[in-house]
Amino acid sequence: MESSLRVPDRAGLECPVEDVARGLLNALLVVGGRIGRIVEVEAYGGADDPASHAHRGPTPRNRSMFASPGTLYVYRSYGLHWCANVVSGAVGSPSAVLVRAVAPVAGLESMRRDRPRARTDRDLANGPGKLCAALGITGSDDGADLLDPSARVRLVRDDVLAPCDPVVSPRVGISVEVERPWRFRVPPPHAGAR
DNA sequence: CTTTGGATCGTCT
DNA sequence: GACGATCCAAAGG
Repeated sequence: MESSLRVPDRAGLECPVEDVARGLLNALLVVGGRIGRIVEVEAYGGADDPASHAHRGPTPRNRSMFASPGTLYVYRSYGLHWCANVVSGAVGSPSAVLVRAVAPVAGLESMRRDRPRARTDRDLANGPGKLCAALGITGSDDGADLLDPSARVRLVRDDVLAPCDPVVSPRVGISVEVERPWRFRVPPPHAGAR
């Protein structure tokens, strides 16, 4: 019986961002009573990745990406949506994992209240901007330490492991490096039996 | 189910 | 001044 929630290892977040991204699948994002299980992510590198916000060095917006691994990087997208990233890489070689979708686990009532347009529970948090709205993550959470047990936004692990065989595809919504297969998704239920 | 186009404003050049 | 690491509604199959 495994009941204690494990915090991801900070040193583990210094692995190559592609591996960090795979490892974050099925981890939990906890914001107060709201909990979502991470089911889709994208990896973004540093100076070597033209699609990354860190590509051109630090700016006021992306400064959190240059902080310690385990930091939360929240930015505004298209002027109105918030998007959340888990910062990875050692200090000095920034990278981050964009959380693209979570499956609602707890706090569904609050999520529905903050996502009135979602028609189904599945629509609650199946997008980078949607999950921030559903969980209540905003720009004021930027720079928080996700591994701090007392933080408002936490990243924790339960006994559901990351899948061995995630669905891999190119990242979406970008205009450069469009071929790099750095999008990872938990396989749909039926694809597991094989 | 899929496709298409408009909204909207902070950020960086 | 241009461009988004997006979302949603509407319309068609």
